[in-house]
Amino acid sequence: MTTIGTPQPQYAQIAELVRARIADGTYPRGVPLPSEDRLAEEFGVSRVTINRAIGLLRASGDVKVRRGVGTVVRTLPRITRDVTTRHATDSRQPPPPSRAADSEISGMGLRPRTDYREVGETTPPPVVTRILGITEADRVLVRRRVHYADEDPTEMADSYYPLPVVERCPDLRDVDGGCGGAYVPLAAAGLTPVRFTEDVDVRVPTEEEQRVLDLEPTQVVFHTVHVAYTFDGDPLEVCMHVMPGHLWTLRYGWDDRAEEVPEPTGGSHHAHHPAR
Amino acid sequence: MTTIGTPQPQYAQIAELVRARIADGTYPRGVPLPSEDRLAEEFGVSRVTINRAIGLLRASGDVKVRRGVGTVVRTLPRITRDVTTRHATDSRQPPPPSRAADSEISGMGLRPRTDYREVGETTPPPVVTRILGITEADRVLVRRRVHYADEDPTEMADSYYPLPVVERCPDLRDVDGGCGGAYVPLAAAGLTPVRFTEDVDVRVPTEEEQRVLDLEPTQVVFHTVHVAYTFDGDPLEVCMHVMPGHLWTLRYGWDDRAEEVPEPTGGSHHAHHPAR
DNA sequence: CAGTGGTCTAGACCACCAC
DNA sequence: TGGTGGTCTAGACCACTGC
Repeated sequence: MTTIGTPQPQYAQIAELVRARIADGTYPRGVPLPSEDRLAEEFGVSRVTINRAIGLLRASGDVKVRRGVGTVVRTLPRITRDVTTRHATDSRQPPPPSRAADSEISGMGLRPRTDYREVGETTPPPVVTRILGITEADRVLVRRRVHYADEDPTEMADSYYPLPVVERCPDLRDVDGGCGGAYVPLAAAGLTPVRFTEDVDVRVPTEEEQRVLDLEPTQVVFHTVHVAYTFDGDPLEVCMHVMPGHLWTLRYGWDDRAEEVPEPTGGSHHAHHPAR
Repeated sequence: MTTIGTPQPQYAQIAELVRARIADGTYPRGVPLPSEDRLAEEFGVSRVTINRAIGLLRASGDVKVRRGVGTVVRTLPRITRDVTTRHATDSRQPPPPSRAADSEISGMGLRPRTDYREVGETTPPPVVTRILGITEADRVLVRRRVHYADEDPTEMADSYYPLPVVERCPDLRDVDGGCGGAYVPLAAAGLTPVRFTEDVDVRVPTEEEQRVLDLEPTQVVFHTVHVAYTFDGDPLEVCMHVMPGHLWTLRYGWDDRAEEVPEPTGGSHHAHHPAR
């Protein structure tokens, strides 16, 4: 890496070096790094410089500081959140993204878990109000939950439903009812979502998100706004997700062939998902 | 701001305060903030503390430092990159994401521009090799470009095409040919892409990306890997995008209604997502 | 040249944790 | 109690910009 003309500051070089040591196993996952004093001595710099280098690794999610204990290397690998439409998979109905991730988490030997923080009526945030086409004073049903892999929080998800929808699908008020798979009771109530949009942003976490997701102010989160519409174009659900950026890969897949070929009856296509 | 039980450090509080002043117009866009010395005096802290606070604002893209001049408030608002499938729009063919963004940039009164950095044969990175199902030694056509809004870089995009594809569509070798809209010549050559996948990550930029996209080490980028497949499931193109995270909103939209018609009954959803 | 931010240091005090 | 990281300071030197 002959960085001509771009002399990197010491803290950046040290961060890169430590990152390499993590990659090659010199600093194994789940184990604390040498203390900042020790590293300062090794590299012949002040502790402040080491602290700044570690700050970069914390921001990128490579390490996590445990107060009074040390700075340990992160263990969780990236999880894939698959939002492949059924056109691209030939399955009947794609599972909601969270559920797809659940099976991946299980596959990693971890236990996916969902905590419900709140299920009840509320006045939604402005974004939701706008999408649902309601007024500021209108109330909606909210289902707020947090997902975990073992004990590590992986995601916050808040779903909002207009009250007319809830009236036709009272199961939504049950804590056990939807569980992320709210599309099943909705479809059973004749409210099948058929069109979806999803906006993805990346931003710094709020204080609440830092607390709930165990993040630092310098780490970033994916923020998605997922909207499900009925055949008639009415919004059924607005779901906002907040996910630590270093934990996830968002996978989208779609298929524009449907209007070009006759419906495959019975026999399925050999269109398998591409290898990764 | 009654942050009970969570005393924020001074630099975080100052960052929040400055962010609020940007939002309310006290510090207008495009104008330098007061110097760090001045801010240190105003808040009664050392310059290092101010520097750290500003560091947070730089990481989130709220301000941008110009050497020797000062720290100016960012002017560019977020751009939406719309990847809505035609099922959701009923248009004949969705424009490629970059083109959709171009019109939005124009709408903001800015001039979209594309620089071609490289068009030619190369040995692709491992990710591309794997997706294309070729060997490490195989060569492909690469089209590397950088997009701008006026003079601000907004995106790096590298497209890779297998040589057999290029043989059937020689226009791809022309610098003017594809211009992000490579699907047109491909379709003309009988290579219509019909299925797509896109993986979205967020990560810190490489040194090259920092240089090209005018980013700092603490800012994050969206990294997407976009793959286009033919009807037969053969990969036509792998396109990797790198976008400053603070500049973009990625919008996905799709429509699952097409297969809904022949099966209106709410019968059991047996078929599940295919294993990966 | 003066003003800007970039970086680094030595030293200090604090909160937290394990023993 | 000793080790860990969190934060802050005063002071210093540097590179870059614009006058």
